[in-house]
Amino acid sequence: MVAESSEKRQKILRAALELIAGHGFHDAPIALIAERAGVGAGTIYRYFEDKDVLIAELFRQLHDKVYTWLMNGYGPDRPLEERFLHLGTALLRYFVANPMDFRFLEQYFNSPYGVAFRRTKLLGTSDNGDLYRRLLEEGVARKVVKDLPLVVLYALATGPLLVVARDHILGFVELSEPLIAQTIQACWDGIKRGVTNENDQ
Amino acid sequence: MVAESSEKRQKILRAALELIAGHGFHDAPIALIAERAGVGAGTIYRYFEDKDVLIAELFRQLHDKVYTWLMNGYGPDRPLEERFLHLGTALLRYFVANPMDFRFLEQYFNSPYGVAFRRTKLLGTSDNGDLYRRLLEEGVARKVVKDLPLVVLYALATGPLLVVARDHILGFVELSEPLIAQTIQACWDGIKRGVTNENDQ
Amino acid sequence: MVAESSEKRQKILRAALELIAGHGFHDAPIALIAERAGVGAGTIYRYFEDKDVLIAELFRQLHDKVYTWLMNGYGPDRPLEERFLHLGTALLRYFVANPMDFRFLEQYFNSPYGVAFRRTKLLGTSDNGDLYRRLLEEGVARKVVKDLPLVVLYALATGPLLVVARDHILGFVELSEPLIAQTIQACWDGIKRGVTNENDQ
Amino acid sequence: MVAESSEKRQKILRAALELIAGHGFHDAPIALIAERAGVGAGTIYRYFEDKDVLIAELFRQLHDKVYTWLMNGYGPDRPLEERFLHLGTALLRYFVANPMDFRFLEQYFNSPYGVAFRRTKLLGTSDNGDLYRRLLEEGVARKVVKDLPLVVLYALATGPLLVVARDHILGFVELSEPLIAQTIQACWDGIKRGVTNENDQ
DNA sequence: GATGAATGAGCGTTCATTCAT
DNA sequence: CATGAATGAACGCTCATTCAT
Repeated sequence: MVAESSEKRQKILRAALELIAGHGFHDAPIALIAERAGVGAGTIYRYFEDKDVLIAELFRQLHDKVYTWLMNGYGPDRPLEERFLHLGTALLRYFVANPMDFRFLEQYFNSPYGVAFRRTKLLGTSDNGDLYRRLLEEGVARKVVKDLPLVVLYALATGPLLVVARDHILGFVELSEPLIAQTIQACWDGIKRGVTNENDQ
Repeated sequence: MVAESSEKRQKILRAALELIAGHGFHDAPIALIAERAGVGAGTIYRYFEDKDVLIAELFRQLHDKVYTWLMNGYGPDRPLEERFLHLGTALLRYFVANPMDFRFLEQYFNSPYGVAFRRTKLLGTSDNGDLYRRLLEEGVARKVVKDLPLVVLYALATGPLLVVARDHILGFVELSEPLIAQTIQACWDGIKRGVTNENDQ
Repeated sequence: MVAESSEKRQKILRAALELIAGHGFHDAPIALIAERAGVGAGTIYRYFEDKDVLIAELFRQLHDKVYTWLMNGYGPDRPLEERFLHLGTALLRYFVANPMDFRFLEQYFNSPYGVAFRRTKLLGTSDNGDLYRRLLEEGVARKVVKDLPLVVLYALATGPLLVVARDHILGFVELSEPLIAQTIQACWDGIKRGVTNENDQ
Repeated sequence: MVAESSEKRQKILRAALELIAGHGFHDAPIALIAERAGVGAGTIYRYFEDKDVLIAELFRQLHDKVYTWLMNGYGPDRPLEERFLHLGTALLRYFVANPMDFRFLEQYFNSPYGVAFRRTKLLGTSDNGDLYRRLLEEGVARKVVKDLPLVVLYALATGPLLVVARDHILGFVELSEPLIAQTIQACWDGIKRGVTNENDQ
């Protein structure tokens, strides 16, 4: 096995990212990835068993990158709402700053690979470092967040974010910093338990 | 005669829907669609100019079906919130009842075709029967809904819905009738203008 | 068997001629011929066993038409040269007046069918009404025409004519009546026995 | 490296030539060319962008080969008639010696590609190394050749040659060396200005 | 007789993967 | 280690021919 950090390996992943983000999975033939990476087509198979593995690895890298980004400035001891706003804002900012990463992740989740990952995250028992999951579970336990299944809370917390990120990248809206903040705040409004009416939810 | 409602035409559309919903656009080769529809491969081209047209037509049919479904019981004169809840609930129920339709539409919107459609819907000026759009614009005008760009309101209104529908279909959550209602209510909570705090929004 | 003169049959042959002359053998699918002829595709098979037979029959018709045209005003008792000039001029005029016929015949001769026909004409023993052949054989016997194999004389008599007809139809030259006469005269100059030098040829 | 002279490339061109010469453009599917060349079907596309390019390249090669052959022993300073006889004789010999080349060129000129080439050659103003054209124009200028349009002279010079070459290849005549000479001489007789009779031509 | 919907073999072309160098 | 030429299965699509009506 070749070292994780091989320069060639990174070039290949970068080329794949650019092509897939730019034109979709199916306009990213191996030969083109190789050309853009400046390596031979066969070389790719020295670093990745097949195309599926290459894509899975690309996803893993981006996932790690996003996680690291989210952790940056994350205060685990801050109030729940603040933590929620931090995560959402950071995530949206990340997508605005890294549109290719978003486009790739979108494609990935919209494919059979994505389903498997999602299953692990939502149903898995292992604590796999999912910040959102812990946050939401804590919120429910503390009765700050509506008492809904985790899956639904997830959807409320991230669904609007994904749609708005896509529309920004497609040029349908310009996500300014205040707009980002307002969007995430609205997500929180959807998730948080109503305060005036105890029966609310 | 090749009528709109030709039985073979419908079989072909059905087969395409099943395959695309089940495994994505690219695991639905014409030969397989034909086999599943019980017709020869060449026959498909008597009903559809090419594969793109077949897919576009499938989308059009489903879009019409959804629209009709949403209009069923929709009271244009009812209060805004009620109308919002009606639309969301109906849509989510539809997806729960017609998982293949949902899966297809998801694939479609995640393709170049979908982008074009979205552009028309979000940026177009023509009143093209978009219920959500009119509802949201009215809500903003009446100061019942937060004063955010249409695109963002769209995301808040439909984003969670799409994610939760997918997760239901994938078996990650069981969307009971009450859960559907709670989910849509939460979307409304995200969209509606805060009442107690004037600075809110 | 359907009557030779069936109106539908003629319409089919006409449609085939127009399409083949216009765009070549392979841009003349049966369905298009049927459409242009105003009949059903299946109907064509009531009149012609298959596409090959249709084409062969079209050739036969045109061949007859040309023969009739050449005989028009042909004086079997006129001097050889005069007869030669008559045939060549008539043929060239015919092609100028009926470019589609020429285009079709060109295609036909340039296909496997054409070879069989040519073989019969050049090697066959049956006197099949070939005016040129009799003329040339007579010319050789009378020592007015060079003593060359029939095939070669044929080539000298008709080769330039075919090339010039094609170039006229393609618009590379405008074949006026005097130019036609000059061209055929030049063909005769190539075929006729030299007069001043007995050893000539 | 895909050199001009790659062995596989030549094998593919050779296979295409054999098939097209033998049975025409449309009985030479890529799969058959590949099989005869002893390569995979996909391999052809490494050397040629598509089938059209393969055919165009085949034409270019043969055209060059013919040109080189014609130039062999051509004396630009020899008398016009001698040059004419040299060209015709050489061309006919070439076709007799390379029947497949002839058959291919025949097919090519009888296709849309061929028409474009012909147009350039006949109507183009650039001196594109066309030996025949320069010869004929010179002949007209010197009043050695009949004062006819270039296109017609072309037809008289090459028409018989093409017909006779085809008939030789089809076995309708045996083109011996003397017969070749006589044929070309006859072409010259058709083209040259009559000397005894001033009104001639 | 006449139809045209249905067929499926066959086409040109792409691309993930292999392997000799 | 790295390469890129070679592969062939699979794709979307065409069209001569058949046959139920």
